[in-house]
Amino acid sequence: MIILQVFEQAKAGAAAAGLTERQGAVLERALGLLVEGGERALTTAGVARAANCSKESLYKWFGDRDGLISAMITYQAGKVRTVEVSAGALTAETLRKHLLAFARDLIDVLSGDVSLALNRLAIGQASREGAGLGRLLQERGRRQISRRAAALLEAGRKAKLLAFDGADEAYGTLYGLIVSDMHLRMLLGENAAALKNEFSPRAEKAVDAFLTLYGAKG
Amino acid sequence: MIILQVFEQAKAGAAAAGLTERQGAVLERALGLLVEGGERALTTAGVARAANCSKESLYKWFGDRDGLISAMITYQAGKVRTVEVSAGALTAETLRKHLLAFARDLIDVLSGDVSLALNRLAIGQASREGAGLGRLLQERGRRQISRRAAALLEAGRKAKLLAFDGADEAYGTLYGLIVSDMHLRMLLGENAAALKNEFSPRAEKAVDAFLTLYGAKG
DNA sequence: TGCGTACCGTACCGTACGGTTCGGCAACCT
DNA sequence: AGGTTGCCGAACCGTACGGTACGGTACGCA
Repeated sequence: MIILQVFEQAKAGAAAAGLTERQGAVLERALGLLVEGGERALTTAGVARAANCSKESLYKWFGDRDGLISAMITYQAGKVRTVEVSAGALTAETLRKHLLAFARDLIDVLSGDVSLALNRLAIGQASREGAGLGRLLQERGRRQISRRAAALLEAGRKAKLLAFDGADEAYGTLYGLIVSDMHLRMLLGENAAALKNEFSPRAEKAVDAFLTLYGAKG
Repeated sequence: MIILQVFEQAKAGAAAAGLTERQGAVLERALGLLVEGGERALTTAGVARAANCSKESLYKWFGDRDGLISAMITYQAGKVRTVEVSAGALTAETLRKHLLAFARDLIDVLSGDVSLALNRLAIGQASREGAGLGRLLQERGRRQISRRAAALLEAGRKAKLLAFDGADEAYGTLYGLIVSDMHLRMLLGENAAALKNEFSPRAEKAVDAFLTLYGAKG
């Protein structure tokens, strides 16, 4: 079973990024500003005011605004842990359950408002400044979840319940079946909760479709 | 057969949006700036300089910066026409060819640099200002292509080559199988050409998978 | 008691942007 | 010729932001 746990306390993310608790709290407020008002609301003065700290401290801790943003990403990523509970012997039924849990977790992660805000921020910066933040977000955020999925798929293949050549390609198919254009529409501003309610029931069908495509026959 | 034609001349997009040729040329330069440098490069002074026009004219024509951006979106949308060539009687083979052509066209559209730049822009604005630009982009851009796909799917069902309940859901599946996370990764700054080369060969497999899922048996 | 450290709050500076105004020029009408 | 229109280029204005500097304060330590 794959579980995504989100620790809401500042401690977890801060500790994961090697920051003090105070700095984590500041990043938490910064994330709040970003979620609430987008990139325009993420000003150094605004963060300082919201977090009751001085701009001087912000620059001492994070270097500059980009450093602050990078710290926000790694801090947020540190709050999300993917914990794999060894599943013992996979059966067709447990595999399906695990895939379904993964699908729901994936939808939850993608539709989270902090995740959406950070993705919007990174996408906005992608054009003007290489792909620095994009890579960071990809590496610290989704790579983990995709690795867990890859492990699950591999276990399914080992148990002769799945048949595929490339694990990456199979994962891409699973992802596409689950997410479709949901993520993009959320990023473009469509009501995230409504879209989540629209796509969550489809998770089951997506998993069934995936098993139809990649399930070992017999 | 569904064909996406992109008219590169300013005339087509301008005429479609009810603008003069000169104004279309200005929007073309503005799009160029946006593609090259992202939102930060899209300043009123910059557009005026690049297009050899005055800021006064910009504000007379487009109202304000947001009006300019909206005009850019509708102008760009006006350049892309989806033309449906009636396919006569569908066979399993022609349906597959049409689906494949649609898949390739979809990948082409999504990986276009102007499309990527406009999507980044709309996503960046989504957080701070409702979903105005996002809706506009969705409405003028992708709705058309999705309607064409829906028509194709409907034709396939009429010909008893496809079996599905909801056309929207079937289209969502097709879209997910083709695109997976390609679009998001491009938006985040990954090399678009490389990703396109990675996903184009998979279009065939995506169509086959779709036919496996929704093809009428027998 | 004195000193260093870390921090807050505020003021400040340079720059850049959105938007407005104005002088000037060319074309077009009458 | 004189007036109107449309446009350019440049100057201008108010604002907001990133980044820096400074005075003041609480706390730890000798």
